[in-house]
Amino acid sequence: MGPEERIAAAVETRLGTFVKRAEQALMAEKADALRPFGLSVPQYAVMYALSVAPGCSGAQLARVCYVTPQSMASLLSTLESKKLIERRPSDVHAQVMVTKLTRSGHALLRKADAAALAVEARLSAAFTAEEEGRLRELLQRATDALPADG
Amino acid sequence: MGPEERIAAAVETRLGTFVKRAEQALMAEKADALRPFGLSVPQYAVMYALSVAPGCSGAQLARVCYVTPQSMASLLSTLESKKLIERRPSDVHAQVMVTKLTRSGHALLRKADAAALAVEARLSAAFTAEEEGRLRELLQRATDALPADG
DNA sequence: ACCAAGCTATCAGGGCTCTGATGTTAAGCA
DNA sequence: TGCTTAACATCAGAGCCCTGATAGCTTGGT
Repeated sequence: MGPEERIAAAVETRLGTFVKRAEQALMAEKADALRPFGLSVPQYAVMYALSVAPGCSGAQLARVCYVTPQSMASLLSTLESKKLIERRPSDVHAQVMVTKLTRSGHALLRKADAAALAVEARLSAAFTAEEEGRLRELLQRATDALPADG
Repeated sequence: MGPEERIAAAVETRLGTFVKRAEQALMAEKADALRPFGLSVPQYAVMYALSVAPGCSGAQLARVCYVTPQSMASLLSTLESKKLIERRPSDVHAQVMVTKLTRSGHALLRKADAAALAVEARLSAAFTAEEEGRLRELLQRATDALPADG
């Protein structure tokens, strides 16, 4: 057994390895699907969130996208420079920045979303409805079980 | 329903969301567990691979760690500057760099590994043996199903 | 012997994410 | 009213990862 096989065998004793590999494969596919539109996966995720709930603050977007406010600020800055989103101070809280998709942002998202959904469909196609439900439940349990503060 | 709940509901229709969240929770926990040792998760992964198969080339390590050779070069450079690994030209191929853990690298890995295994144990504890096997099988199927070149 | 393919390493550039720290504004309470 | 707490935004610094491109070495087929 060569060194690469030996490492693979050792690493596959860990359940976490399977989670990571599935996520990596998913990210790689989504990145490939979105590249033609000039969007990264995180950029697409933000735009999708904004399409569901326009006018969010950066902090709100950070929470729903599970990233830090700093990461979100970096994403929003990039998207703003591409003219895909617009930011302006909230009427209520002068220091809160309210964010919305631009017209071209909406148009791009519509096309990018189709590509992203195609990847999701490819993933779901690997499972029966019963299996997919089971997988969701198991992954949710993993997510809930992990945090140390629990 | 507030904007954050609305986005959460929309996003949870996607199976991929559950994969990503589980992976994010896992990475966060491992990062916290390894922080006291001054190691990032990718750094730990490389050192672990080297402990299983000393003398690997950068390209081999890149393959088993599922990153590009460029990413691996960056990791190895950091680890070398910390004196945790040693690199020297291969006897066989002058241009191939052979990598091994240093004495202090071995010592640090032994402690870090215990912390990483504790996280894995916490994850596994959320499942019965039968459930864990099922989860592995479903994740493997997802990983296999995704690549577009298939 | 030669040339093409493949593997190795590395440089350059850009994007994402995090920790840590700072300053501002809004809301709650004594 | 004034203080405290919390939430928001942002700067600074660092690590990881990717795509694209360059260059040396080795192997194998012609």
